[in-house]
Formats: sequence, structure tokens, C-alpha cells
Amino acid sequence: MDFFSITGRDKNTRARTGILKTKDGGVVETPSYVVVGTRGAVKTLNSHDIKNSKTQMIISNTYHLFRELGESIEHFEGLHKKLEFDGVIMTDSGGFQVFSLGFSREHNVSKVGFFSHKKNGFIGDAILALRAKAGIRNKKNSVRITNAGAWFIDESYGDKHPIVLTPEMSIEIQEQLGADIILAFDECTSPKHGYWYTTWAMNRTHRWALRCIKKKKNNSQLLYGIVQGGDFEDLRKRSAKIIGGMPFDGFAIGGSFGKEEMRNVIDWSVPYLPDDKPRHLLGVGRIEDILDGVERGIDTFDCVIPTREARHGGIWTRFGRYDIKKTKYLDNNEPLANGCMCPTCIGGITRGALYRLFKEKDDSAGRYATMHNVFFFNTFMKDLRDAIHVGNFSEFKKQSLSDLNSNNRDESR
RNA sequence: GCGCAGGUGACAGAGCGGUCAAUUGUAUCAGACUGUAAAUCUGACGCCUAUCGGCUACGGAGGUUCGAAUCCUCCCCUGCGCA
Repeated sequence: MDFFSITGRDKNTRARTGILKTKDGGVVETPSYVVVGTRGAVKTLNSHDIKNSKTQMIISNTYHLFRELGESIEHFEGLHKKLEFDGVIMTDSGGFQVFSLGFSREHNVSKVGFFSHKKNGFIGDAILALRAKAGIRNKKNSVRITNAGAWFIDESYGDKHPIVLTPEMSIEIQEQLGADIILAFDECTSPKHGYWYTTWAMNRTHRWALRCIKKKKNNSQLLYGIVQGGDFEDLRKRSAKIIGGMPFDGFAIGGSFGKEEMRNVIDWSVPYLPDDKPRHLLGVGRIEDILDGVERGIDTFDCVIPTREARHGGIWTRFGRYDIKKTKYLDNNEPLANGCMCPTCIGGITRGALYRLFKEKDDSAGRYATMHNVFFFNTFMKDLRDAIHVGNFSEFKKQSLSDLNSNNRDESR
């Protein structure tokens, strides 16, 4: 049962290093970045690319895989086979989709902060009628939440009837998907919800957590509980205390909140979570956020930023992000980042070359960019671990932030 | 030379009497992206102006009309067909 061991601590903060060993022999050094592979694949990458980009962990998603696999999930080969990945795999429970397909759309809020623009797709009358029948008032919201579970009426799947996901189903599906670490089914709430709704939802998440624990059969998987409670101090503390007191193997902090609130949320939650178990911060992964999280005792992070932004032409370096699609990179023969040892840069793909691939809409553009970004984030985590090991975390954080901010003047490295 | 089809903003291509500085796509520029509704989305995109607004524009020159990218005449140019 000793799957997580702490190997080092920072003297002045809650930052720590550890080793996470799963029951199938997967080993991860923390703090670590979890690469997102929602549908059982890291977009644009093959298994070699994933490995070559130094990936230790991948997270896939219950909701999307369940929708995609349907009945055939019974014969699913398992995520390790699907991804051809022998590192550690997590699955999200589908709890985030309760939010991202639900109130996120209704309230126009994202994981951190608000959407800067509205995204309005066309929704057919049949879907709207189904939603109305299910008691969903808002046109954009496709989720009905009850104490039993969540009902999805998703226009992108052209649903003819609501698709149910309950805590029990989520666990069952996650057992079939076969990740090393699975998550309790929770309700991620919106910051636009008030105190009472957030309390109500949080209590429901707590009850769902118990149902997940009860349902779980597979002993080779580790189950994490999820702390909710919005951006309310007393709720976060209560949730951390309650979830932290349940027999989970690890803990995650979830929710949608503002950038400033995020630090508070972690500070309120972490002290109530068992110190000897791993702590995951769900869906957060900008460099500055990682530094803030690690400083506050977070061990693992997952985020779409390295992969999604890569596909959008965003190239990460320690000086921040730049857009490789800008014309000024046309004849630039430098590597994506100076001294970078990622497969893309080592492979001789220069900025000019990648610029051209993006302009030609070549499929490999996203792949090269993704490999670079994933490698960058993973390497950043390695440097961060090393800094903690040598008692240098605070200096590392300061230097990293200073490098990031220098991006305003010169993003050329 | 004859016949037909055309010439619209960087390009492609709508519009065919007023609501047209002109739909749309591409390109360009700027921005966003945090448990993936996302290889996506938003905004700008003739000139001047912070804004109101003004100015110049739909091959060229005239004309008809209160009013023309849209109708008429002539001219120039392009593509296809026939000689």
C-alpha cells in the first residue's frame, strides 16, 4: 500500500518531491506533469513521441471514451495497450464534463476565469426539446444533474435520449478502461454559483465519493477523491476535511475558479489532506500556476495547455509562449528554443520549418509543436524536482518567473 | 475579324437601381486557450479619425436617374469557341 513516498521537502514551503509507484510497476517522480490524452490518445502523438517527450503520466477521460466506445467498452483492451504507454495512466471520472458541457457553457466560464469570447454552436430543435423535457432551461447547457448522477444531452453526439453517468457507472467504466489511477465522480461547480448551490453540490460530491469507494472492486487501481467547494473558504476546508478523511489513495483538488482564488483554494485544502498521500491539482498547468501549486504542496498537475496550444501554434519556452505562425519566423533558422533537447529541436526542425508546416496545414506541424511543448513541460518539472532536492526551490521559482516575464521584451529564446 | 462569357477591395468570388465601404472564403494582423464542445475560437482588415464623422472606391470615359457596383453608349482588357 506504500505506493507514494516523499523523498524530499523544501524547508520554507510545502513543496516536496516524491516517488509514486503504481501497483502494476509504473513509477513516477513528482512533482510531475500529466499529459492529457482525453480519448485514449495524445492528439498528434504516437507512442514513441510520447515517450521521447519524457512523459511520465497521461490522463484520459471516462466520459469521452464511454461515449466513443459504447457497448464495445466490455472488450476494451485497456488504456495501456491503447496508448502503448507503460508509464502511469489516470482517468478522469467525467465529473469535469458535468461542468464543461453544463454550467461552463451556460455561465460562459472556463476552468480558470471566464471565456474571452462566446462559442455558440448550432443546436437542433430535437436536442433543445430533449433538454427542455429533461428540465434544462438554458439552451447551451447540456447537462441535467441530480443526486443520482448526471444526464447528458450532447448535440455533438446527436443524442436521441439522455445519456446517464452515475458515480457507480463512472467507477465501473474506469475499471474497464484500466488506468492505474482513477478519480471519484464529482460535480465541478461554476464560480457563478452562489454559496448555497456550491454547498449543495459539494455535499452531493461527498456522497458520490462514498458511492465510488463502495463501488470500486479492482484492487490494482488507485482511487483519488476530489475536493470541491468553489472559492468559499469554509466549504473548501470542510470538503478537504471530509474527502481527506475518506479511505482514498490520493486526493485531487477540483473546481473552476479565478486565477487569484486558485492559490487560496489550494491553501485552504491542502492542510486537511493526508500529508503522506499524493495530491493532484486538476486541470491546472501554466508555468506560474505549477510553481504556485508545488509551493503549496501539490504533487501532480494535468492540463491541456502544452498539447492544445501546440496545435494552435503556441510554442513554449522558459521565456513564455510565442506564436510560431507569425510571419517573422518564416526565415528563422533557430531551433524552437535555444539548447532544447526535444525530439523536434534535435530533429532539426527550425522555427522557419515549423512555420511553413503550419502554413501548409501539414499534419506534422501539430505533432512537432506538441512534442516540443510536452518535452518542455516535462523537463521543467524535472528541473523543479532537482531544485527541491538541492534545497533551491524558492530560488528556482523566482528565476522561472523572472524568465517568464522577460518574454515581454524578447520571446526569441 | 465574328460569336459567347467576363472585368468588384491582397486573392478567390457574391451582389445586379437606394438599406453597399460592399455577403462569404482565403491570406494578413492582433488576441484567447488551464480535470479537451478546441489541429479551435474571437476581433481587425480602402484612407483619415480616440469617437462622431468625413473622403475615395466595384476596368476607363461619358450618360440616364432624386439616387448606379448594379441601366445605356463608346473605349480598353481577359477567357473560350469559330475563322
